Amino acid sequence: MKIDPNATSDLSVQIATAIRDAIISGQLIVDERLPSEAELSEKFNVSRATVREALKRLAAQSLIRTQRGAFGGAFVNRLSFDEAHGQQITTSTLLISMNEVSFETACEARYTLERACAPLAAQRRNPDHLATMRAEIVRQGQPGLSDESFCASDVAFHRALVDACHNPVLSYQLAGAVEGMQPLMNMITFTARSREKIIEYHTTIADAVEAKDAASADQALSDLAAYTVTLAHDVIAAKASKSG
Amino acid sequence: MKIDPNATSDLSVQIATAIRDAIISGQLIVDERLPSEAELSEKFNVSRATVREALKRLAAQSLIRTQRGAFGGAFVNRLSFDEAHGQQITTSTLLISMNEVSFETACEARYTLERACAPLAAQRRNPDHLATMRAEIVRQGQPGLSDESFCASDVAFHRALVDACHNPVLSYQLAGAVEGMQPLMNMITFTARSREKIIEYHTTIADAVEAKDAASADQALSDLAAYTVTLAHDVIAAKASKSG
DNA sequence: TGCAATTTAAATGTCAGACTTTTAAATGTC
DNA sequence: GACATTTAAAAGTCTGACATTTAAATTGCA
Repeated sequence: MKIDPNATSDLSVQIATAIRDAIISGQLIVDERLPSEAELSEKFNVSRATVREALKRLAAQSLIRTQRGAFGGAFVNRLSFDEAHGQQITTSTLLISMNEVSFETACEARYTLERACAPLAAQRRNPDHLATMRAEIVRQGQPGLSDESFCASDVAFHRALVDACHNPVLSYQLAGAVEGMQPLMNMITFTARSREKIIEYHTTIADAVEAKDAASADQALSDLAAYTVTLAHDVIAAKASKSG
Repeated sequence: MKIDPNATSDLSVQIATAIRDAIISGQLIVDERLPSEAELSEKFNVSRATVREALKRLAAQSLIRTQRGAFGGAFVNRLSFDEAHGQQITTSTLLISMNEVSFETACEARYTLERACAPLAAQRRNPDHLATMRAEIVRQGQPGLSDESFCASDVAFHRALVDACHNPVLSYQLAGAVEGMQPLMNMITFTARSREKIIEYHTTIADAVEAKDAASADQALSDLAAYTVTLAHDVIAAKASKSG
């Protein structure tokens, strides 16, 4: 783990890269303690401040965690599914919000991937997931529910559907597609009529999953996707006519 | 954008969080310049070193970029698809390598998602993507190709398939599923016989996509998934009998 | 002896101030 | 007007000190 004296990038970047590579390649294993900041600064021939900046970079990516006090230090962090899930959502959300992605494109990606889960979910769903889906459907029907809460419940419903596949890697991958869409969805004001229709689709999906009927679940998801795009169009058109 | 004096976490974390929230909520827009480090340290009442650690955390997540020199500073970064793509692959790779994910689970997630792309790819593929797929198939047949190169070509083939959907969000989402698998795949030693079979599947997929035959593409992907799992089983069994 | 309180040492977290390097604008020169 | 030089602002780095946290080691007491 050495740094290149001829490299062009900043020292703290080089050091972070060197340590990151050591972690990814397996030279440093999970829960192993890195040398102390003082030792690292001596090893790389830089000041402690520079080492610290490098370590903060790695900490921001959940590659290491630090602990204060005696016998503390920086440890290689086991990236948990939860952490990865969270990072995935943040990145997807930012990507979509910063890149003028059309609602159709985002929606297509989301439902394309979600529909792929339908067969596995129908096959493997257990009572817990079904109960969660039903509970969220009930919540979505409550009068006086804010649009934000409706969207949050929508996300919870779809997350339960994905989790029903019992494949943590799949759940993680879908997080970005499903939950990263939430800010876009939050821009839509849902009328009573549209909520009713969405709840109908959700019910069809839950019924299909419960009956282990993958084809019906897929169809309902497909219909829901189409309906969501229509809704978004209407909202955008309404806003345009208002401002224009 | 203030920090809580009663908060428990470290100052640099609090400052990073405050700035991150401002970016995510839209208070700071893309390409906007943040105050200089000196100004931030005054504003938050901390030293410049602490501000720098906070900024390095944000830079590690590609939320900001920094530029030296006069009129330089920290700028809100537009998260590009390429950057997000890279982060996604790194995170997926680490997640899989650190969590004892079984080959089957990872493979299932990958092919489940990839199969979802087949219909769109078949419908929208253009000559460029077909050419890339064909070229990678040719490369995969070259004698003397290392296992690593074979795997890299495999990834390139599948990436072309995904990109054929012409949905950047989908391409980004699939990056983790497809390319994050590479280290696992690299552990497999491909015999001449197995390469031949994989190339057959790839050819079937390319033919189906070219013929806009989504069902055949889906079937071939499904077969390829099953075959890949079989191969992995054999390799693992061979290793076990060797060491046991 | 056994347990509780205290001390201690090692590590990260923070600060202050100086110096270095980079960069683009401003200025000067031909 | 084109090119060279100066300059100032900002990030990058270094040094050394002090604050805080934490777990182990030690001490004190029953």
